[in-house]
Amino acid sequence: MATPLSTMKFWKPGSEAPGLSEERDLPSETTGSPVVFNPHTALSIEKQRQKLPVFKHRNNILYLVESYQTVIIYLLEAGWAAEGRVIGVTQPRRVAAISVSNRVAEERGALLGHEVGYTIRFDDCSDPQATRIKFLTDGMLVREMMADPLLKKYSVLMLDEAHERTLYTDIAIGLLKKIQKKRRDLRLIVASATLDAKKFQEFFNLNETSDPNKDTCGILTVEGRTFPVDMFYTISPVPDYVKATVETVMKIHETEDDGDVLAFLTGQDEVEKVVSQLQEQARSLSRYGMKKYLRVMPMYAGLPYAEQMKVFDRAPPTVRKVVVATNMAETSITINGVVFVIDCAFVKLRAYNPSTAIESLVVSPISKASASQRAGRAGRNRSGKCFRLYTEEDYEKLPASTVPEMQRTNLTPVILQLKALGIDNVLRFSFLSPPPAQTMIQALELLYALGGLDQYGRLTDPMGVRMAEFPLSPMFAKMLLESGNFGCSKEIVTIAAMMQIQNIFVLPSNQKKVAARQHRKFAVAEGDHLTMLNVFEAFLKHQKSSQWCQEHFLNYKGLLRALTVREQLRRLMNKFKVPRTSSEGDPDVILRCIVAGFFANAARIHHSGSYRTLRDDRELHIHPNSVLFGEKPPKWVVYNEVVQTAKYYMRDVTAVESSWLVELAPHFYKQAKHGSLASKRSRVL
DNA sequence: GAGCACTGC
Repeated sequence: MATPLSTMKFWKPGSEAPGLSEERDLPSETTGSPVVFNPHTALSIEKQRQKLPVFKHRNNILYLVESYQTVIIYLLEAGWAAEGRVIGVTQPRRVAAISVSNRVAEERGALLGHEVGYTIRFDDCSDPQATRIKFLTDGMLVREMMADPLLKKYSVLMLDEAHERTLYTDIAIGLLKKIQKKRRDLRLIVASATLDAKKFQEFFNLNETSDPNKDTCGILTVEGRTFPVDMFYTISPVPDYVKATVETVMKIHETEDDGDVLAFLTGQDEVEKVVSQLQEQARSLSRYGMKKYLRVMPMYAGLPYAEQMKVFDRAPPTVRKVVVATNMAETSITINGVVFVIDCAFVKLRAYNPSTAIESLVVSPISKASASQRAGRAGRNRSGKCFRLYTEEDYEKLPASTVPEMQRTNLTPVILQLKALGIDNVLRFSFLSPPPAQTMIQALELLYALGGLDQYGRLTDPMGVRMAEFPLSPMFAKMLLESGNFGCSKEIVTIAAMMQIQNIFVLPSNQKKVAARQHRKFAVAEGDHLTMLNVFEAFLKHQKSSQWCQEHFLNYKGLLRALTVREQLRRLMNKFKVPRTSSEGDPDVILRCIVAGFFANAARIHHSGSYRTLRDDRELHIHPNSVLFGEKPPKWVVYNEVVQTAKYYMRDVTAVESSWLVELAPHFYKQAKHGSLASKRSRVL
């Protein structure tokens, strides 16, 4: 049977008007409106040209940037790393810190870990005596400030990828401004790939006169070395970008020369849908003797590691690779050979509601900066093309940049860390983009309820000080610090470590039922926390065998990571002299300890079958990934977090007794006369 | 009955 054909029109850039260019017929199974692209002048990745300020060593830097892609080498040779001083370079992601340090070590002919090194959590490849250029994650830099508040060992700090405005880049920026006032010798280089340069300059410039010669901050614009990318827009808005993505891939495959395709979508569901539709079309194409084959692959963070790695395999010349990805492919990974990009204009972003303390994942339009980043993925090896599944008018309406993470996240851990760094008045902290005041107040209230802050909002000693040292959210830290008293620190440290790992249970798309059956073997009626403890203990019992993990559909790499996290947490527990105790098989001791940390996240069953928060009577549901999903619902539960997707879902849920809540958090809950619980609003002065 | 974008300490 022949594939039904629908006519798709598109125009090459530079053609005079829509309609003048040639039409081609393309196989397509969809019958809806075709995707049509508008001609558009070929434009390189949008970049901004700015006047170069007087910069003495400009030519020198430009030369070095051209040859080595880094200014740091220049600084080293100018003496910034002399007399034991260190040049630090931060990256938002661990892999970037490692790969960039490798590259720089190679170019300097140095052995990694000596003159050039890196430091990330669980992996310190640097030498305090020898390392002069140190790459680290921005989160690690903030941690280092806890031991060395003025970062005295650094002469120069470069914050790379600052335009991404990740949470820790922003925290580092705010803290560095404060440090710079006390350390006039500290030099800062902020590397940004977008139009934010001006904002950074205004933030860091200490010049209060109108004389630009007194500026303490200058901008240097350096052109990137990417290839031009032609832009195509649709003529009219696309009603269904999933369908349009499929059509556009097929059109590219039919009409364009060699080159792989990268398509951006918002989530796992959409990715899998497009992959299966494309595979179906590819099969019918091969029956019709197309010269080239399509190899379609999904890419998202939740995919098992082995399947993720497949997108990096080089395809033979007779095969065109199509990678259908989430936003992961925008910054975190780079796939070589991509010449065509398809951009749906949407992304799933975290949002935080300070009045309900609930995080949600919302499909939102991308920013122009993000659109540019996506398009750039087509021009890494040679000139490419970017097909935007939206009109040029809609592009113009997109916001210039994405809302910084600082403004759309729960700030409880951040506020605690700032307090620990001596920032007394966090509300007046110099944020590059201040978060909502209510988010900060909400964080202060929770920290007070946990005992990390006193009634005046001051860090408590030892509780608050210790909580801040844990690389975990404060509720976890509280639970860990109390576990010795409850008599279950051995079990709690494992539970806390396991809860930091995503996707412990692997569900391969072709064996979901078998996998789920294996997973049920670990499930216990109390809930997810004890189930995770079971999984980890079974893993140890089977000598950490990867074979055993595979048979039980468990994430082996994740479990190894839990082992490392557990080790780090144990060291901190020892440091704070938390007694090493075991519950010896008594589950209640462990559950009570969980309540000591997570009492604020409590819910009771409602006659409708769903749950209601104790805090504000909000409707909640058990997440489908919880072992309690589909079971007889316990009357009272505590949970690690709530995420809002289609509904408000509690993730990592455990059954508790209501009496424990009153007993362990009397400051937070009071027993009402009729036997139900109500929350007291705790306030920080 | 139904689902998780992506990082980091």
